[in-house]
Amino acid sequence: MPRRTATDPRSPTRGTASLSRERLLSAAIDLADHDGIESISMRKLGQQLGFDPMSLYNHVRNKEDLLDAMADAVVGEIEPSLGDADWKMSMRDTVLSARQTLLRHPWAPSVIESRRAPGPATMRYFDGATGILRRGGFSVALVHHALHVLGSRILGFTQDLFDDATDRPDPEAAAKLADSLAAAYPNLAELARTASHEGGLGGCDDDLEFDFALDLILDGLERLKYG
Amino acid sequence: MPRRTATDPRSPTRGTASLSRERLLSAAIDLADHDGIESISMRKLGQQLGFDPMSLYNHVRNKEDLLDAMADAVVGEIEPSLGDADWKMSMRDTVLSARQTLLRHPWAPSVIESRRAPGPATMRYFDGATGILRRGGFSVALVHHALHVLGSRILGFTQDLFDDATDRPDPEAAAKLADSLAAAYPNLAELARTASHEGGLGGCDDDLEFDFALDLILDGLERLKYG
DNA sequence: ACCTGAACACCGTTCAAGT
DNA sequence: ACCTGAACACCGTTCAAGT
Repeated sequence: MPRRTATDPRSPTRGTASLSRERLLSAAIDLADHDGIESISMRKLGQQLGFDPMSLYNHVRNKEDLLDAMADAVVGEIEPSLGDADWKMSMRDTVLSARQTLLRHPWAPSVIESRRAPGPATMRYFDGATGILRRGGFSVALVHHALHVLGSRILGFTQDLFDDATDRPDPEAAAKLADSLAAAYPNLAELARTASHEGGLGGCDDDLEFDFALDLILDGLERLKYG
Repeated sequence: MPRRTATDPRSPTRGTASLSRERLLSAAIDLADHDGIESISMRKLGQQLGFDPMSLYNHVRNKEDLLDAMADAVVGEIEPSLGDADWKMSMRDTVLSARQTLLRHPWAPSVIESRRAPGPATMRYFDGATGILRRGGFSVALVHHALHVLGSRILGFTQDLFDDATDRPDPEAAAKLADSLAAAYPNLAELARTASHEGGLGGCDDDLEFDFALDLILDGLERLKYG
């Protein structure tokens, strides 16, 4: 690849002469948002930015370091809930706000889950969530349990086990397949049949399911608080 | 790599002349169990088995196909609970049995979560879980909700967000670090202080936390059943 | 201080050739 | 039918060399 200067029209994304960690980070997040996480490579990122891939190593220790920073940046985008409501409302608002943020970055859940240690924004987020519960009257021990029960849901996501969006270009073939599966998996067949009446299995409303689960858990925690 | 025959002493794992999907699968699971999932490559697997890496493609469509098979094989190892108890006990036993199985394959959670579609054993497992709830008196709609609330926990795992096992070779340095973190994250500091009295943060008992969360969810579902 | 390019040690996979 | 090896198109990263 030939040398390119800051004013070279072939490198539209090279805005200033020198790279920075911030610019690298936001370019990486943009690329992941648009093309998916599997398209994040040091080489492609370098190309995107108009720098030699090896230049990136001046601003980031290695790819893991970059992924750490990406994950933490996304958590840092979450808008904290205004803290004057009761703990349950605050927690609910916080988690749903996290969910809104994460939906803008579909790659983030798997990257967040694969991190070995939380970054500062993530620490701050958990500190905030812990504070909400403590101020709401939870014992330290119960807060600890609560964080484990909520798991990744506290950051607004659940890693869906598999796309139950059974893509059906051909409804007739799908029905045939469904019949044959029904014999092997009668209980799942019943589930699918009912769900599809309500607008398609997989058309199962993720937002609604998330809310349902969150409320069940928060209600359970509230009950334990008075247990 | 030189040609090796079935009797070549340099290829100890080559037991019979020809490869099979089963042998490939169990070799892959063994390798992942011992060396971790990141050490699973078509090339290493071929070497391990004493075959040219390209031979694997006669038994497996590609690496994703292999990972699909690995995930489904692990779910197939789960021993189903004997079904005569009440739904809550059956569900609890099933999930805890799943957990025991998954603990033998630490790589499995992330592989299972990254699958796009469930294999037959996984379908069977979910069909069984669905059956337990239906026979326990849950409506189809509530079963659907229940599966979403349980999420990956139904398969016996939760993807821990990060190792809260703060490795501390030097307790003095750790204490110093803790002090400085306490200023920035007071609520987490309180949590850590308390947990470490009970035998170390991260020394937080995962089994106990899993049980706690599972019971909270099952209790919540039971309550909704009568709601 | 930051950027560059060659080089190294890996990947997954296709394809033509062997047996 | 199954196995092989060369080849292709990728990776992340080190290191010496440039400016």
